[in-house]
Amino acid sequence: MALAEAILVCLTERPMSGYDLAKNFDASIGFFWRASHQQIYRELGRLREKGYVKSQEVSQNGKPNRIIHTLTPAGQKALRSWSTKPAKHPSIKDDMLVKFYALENMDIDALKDQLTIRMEQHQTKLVKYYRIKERYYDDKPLDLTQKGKLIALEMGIDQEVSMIERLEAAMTKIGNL
Amino acid sequence: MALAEAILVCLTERPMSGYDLAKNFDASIGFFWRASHQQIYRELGRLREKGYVKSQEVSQNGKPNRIIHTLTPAGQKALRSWSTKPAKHPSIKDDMLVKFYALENMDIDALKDQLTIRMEQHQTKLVKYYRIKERYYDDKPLDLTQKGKLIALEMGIDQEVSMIERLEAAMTKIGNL
DNA sequence: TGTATATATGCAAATAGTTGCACATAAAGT
DNA sequence: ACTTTATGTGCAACTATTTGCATATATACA
Repeated sequence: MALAEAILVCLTERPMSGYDLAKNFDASIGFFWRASHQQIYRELGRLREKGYVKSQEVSQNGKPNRIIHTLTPAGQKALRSWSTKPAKHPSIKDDMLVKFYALENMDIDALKDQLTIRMEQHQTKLVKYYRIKERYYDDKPLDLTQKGKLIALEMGIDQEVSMIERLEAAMTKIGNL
Repeated sequence: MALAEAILVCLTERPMSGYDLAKNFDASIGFFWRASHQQIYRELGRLREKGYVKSQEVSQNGKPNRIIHTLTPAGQKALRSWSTKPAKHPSIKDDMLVKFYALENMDIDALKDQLTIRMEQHQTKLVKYYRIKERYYDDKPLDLTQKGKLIALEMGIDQEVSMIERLEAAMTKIGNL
């Protein structure tokens, strides 16, 4: 499972609370690995047990206390070791494709609506990606860390672009039936 | 969950045994929704409980008995109803992208090897898709059922093509670091 | 005064998916 | 003789994910 590793990766940047991590998963790394805050807190518990992170409570006045999690050398080592293990290809599970596959049993108009919604969602995501790219990576000298994030981001961009193209093509096809 | 629906979809073609379904999930519909035979048998039990399929044992000489599952009118109705419900977008969970995101903590050579393996896997899949397309859909008059399957197949093809392009681009980028 | 949002943590239950095992027969290859 | 492949069904345990709930404080808005 890469949730553990995704968390460790975030913590290589800086020590963070569960809340910070959850926000990261909503914004940056979450584009490649989605996780809810509940999942993150539970996983943090496991990582602490394994000794991959160490956690310390920090008092705050007004707001609830934060628990800051720091990557340990053992955690860093685990991350390196993970990097050499084969990445398993993501399992394709797409309602939409199943619906096309079963077209004769589907409500075509409803399917068209769903296609439209999907396209909009991917469009929104794409815009977000472009904004991040412009803001953080364009016309700037980049170190290895940033180059890696840029490669991931560009893969994300291309993924969304090609997804939108595919959905448009499908829409045309079912429009011409 | 679309596993139930994917099974129902298969059964619209013809009544089948769990074994037949498992083969279908290895070949055709499994390209869009992967499932193991254990998952399928369990789900068939649930579908039977709900009254969406009815099952009857058929004796065979020599081979073990088969249990043939037939779609009921209730099952058909459930399928239609599912088709109007919004398709939820597939959750992206990709080890590889996380690894790029965390490039400075990764073993780059190992990552290159993984990229190569990935490309080969997608290439293999693509070849399979093309073969199916040539064999069943090219230069033939198609009914609605077949047109739907063709659209799904072509989306699969485009998905693989663009995935391979992305992986090649990423390979070039980390080669030039 | 009430409501929504942001900060902050986490349990419990339900659902979904993977992995390992178990039983049973027959044909085809080595 | 032995192994592999194919046919056929299914349980049990484990891992992962989603959804709903629970608690607590502060600020901003209507």
